[in-house]
Amino acid sequence: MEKLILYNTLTRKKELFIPIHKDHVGMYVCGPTVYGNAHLGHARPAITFDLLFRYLLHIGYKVRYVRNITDVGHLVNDADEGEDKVAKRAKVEELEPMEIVQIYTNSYRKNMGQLNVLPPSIEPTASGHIIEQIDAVKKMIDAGFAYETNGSVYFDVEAYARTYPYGILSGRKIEDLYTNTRDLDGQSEKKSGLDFALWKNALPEHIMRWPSPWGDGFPGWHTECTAMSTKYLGEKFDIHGGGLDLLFPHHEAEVAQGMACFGHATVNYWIHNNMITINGQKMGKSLGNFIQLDEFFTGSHQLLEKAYAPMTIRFFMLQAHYRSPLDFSNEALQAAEKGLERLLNAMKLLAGLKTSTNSSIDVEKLKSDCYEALNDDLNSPILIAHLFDGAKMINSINDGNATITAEDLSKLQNLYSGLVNDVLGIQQQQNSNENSNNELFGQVVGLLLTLRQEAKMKKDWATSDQIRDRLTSLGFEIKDTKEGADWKLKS
RNA sequence: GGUCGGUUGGCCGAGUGGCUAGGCAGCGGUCUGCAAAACCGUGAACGGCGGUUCGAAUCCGCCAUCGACCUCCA
Repeated sequence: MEKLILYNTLTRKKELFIPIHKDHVGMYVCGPTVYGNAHLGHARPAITFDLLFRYLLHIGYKVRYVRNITDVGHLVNDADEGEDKVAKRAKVEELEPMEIVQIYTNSYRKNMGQLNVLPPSIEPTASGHIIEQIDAVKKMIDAGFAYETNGSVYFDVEAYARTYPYGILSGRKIEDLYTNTRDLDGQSEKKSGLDFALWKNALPEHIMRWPSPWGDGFPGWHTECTAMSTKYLGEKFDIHGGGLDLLFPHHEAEVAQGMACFGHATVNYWIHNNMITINGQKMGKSLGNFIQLDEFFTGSHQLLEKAYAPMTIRFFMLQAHYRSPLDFSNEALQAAEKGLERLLNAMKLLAGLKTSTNSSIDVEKLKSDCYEALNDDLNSPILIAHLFDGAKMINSINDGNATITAEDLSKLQNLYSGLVNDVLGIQQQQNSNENSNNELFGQVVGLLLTLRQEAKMKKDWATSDQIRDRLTSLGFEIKDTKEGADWKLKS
């Protein structure tokens, strides 16, 4: 098995990955709160942990990948006093909260499918695990790290900090937190501003409510991840992932909850992806640059010059390291689009390369370089750079400037399908002229190109150029190859 | 204000002490009736100042600047 090194946020170091159970990996990643359409921000953790999931599978692990759907408990405002996001959206759209959940869960899954993100092994919902959450809250109360007030239960950070260090994941000191945590109105129920809600008492008008030992209410946001991760992966599991923005307070709360419930750490490796900016600016609802994934795919956002295929978005993200911030711009996306096309072109050529009795290229070296990059904290940009080096080799062989044996060719083909398709999750984009829906359409274009070919035979350049130029102005790209003319629609 | 992390060629983006990723754009070439596309080749960078070192984009200090989290956000 490959020696995979991962950066662990908990230790701030790159560490050799050793699973708790040989050949098996348990991985939990914070999924979306389903109260709106998926946007670019959702794509980064999804693709990052999809890459990790795919690579673990590729190198032979059995992986149980759990990614939750938050459908209750994530509040709109600070101080645990705001409305539930889902409930608020339901009011706006005049729908039952569970209809909101269903609509946006479906839309999230659709978008993830388009990005070729593999579905996780288990996709549990918070509302489906109320019993487990109540159970976890009870454990925390029994351990003396939580208290009940007016039907709500809060985590007692101060009590916890007397037994365990609080802030170890995010690197915060509890004294600093006290000085920097704002005192807000409506926090009278809490002993301290640092305390966070485990269970919230539901007011009479609340639709989303469940019975509990403390009266009708709903769970706090942080509790679901502790309850569901340990239910499906055990009290101690290998990997917990999520966006860097969740580091504090969400993941810090999970660390504390796990400790409070079980008396030991629940997670071995904490992995965080970095954030995305758009034209150098943070994505924010108020800035109007919260671009939804559907808008990328159709080009229907004023910041976008054109539509971008899901594979372009995926490739673009993989061209940056997951722990680096990544800036989106039309220019950068179009560069990625062309680069991807170059890589995929080489892969097409790879299928039909002619073989020789000796190889002038070193496939083993290329292979070990590729795996070295992946093993070094999933360095996908380095991997892609090596794949481009390989593309150059493939083109040289195709041009007759380099040679490859049948054995090496087969190795190279396996390497590319394994790394590009299986690990990076990059698929060949569907060509407009291969689309069966456009069969008749394709025949008509083919007919025009045949007429042009006939004109060319007669050296009737005026006619042949007219056909080509008219087609070009209609958005076609005409390629004259040795085998005749080929065409595609310009993206 | 506190904590943490960036600042790399025209653009995006790797790289952690000497061996100067990669992509896009640019430039030159091959192919072509001419183009387009494709392919091949190629110049170009390490925020500023100071220090450590035989040698620094890479280590240290200071400054500037941008961002993240601390408050809903993936």
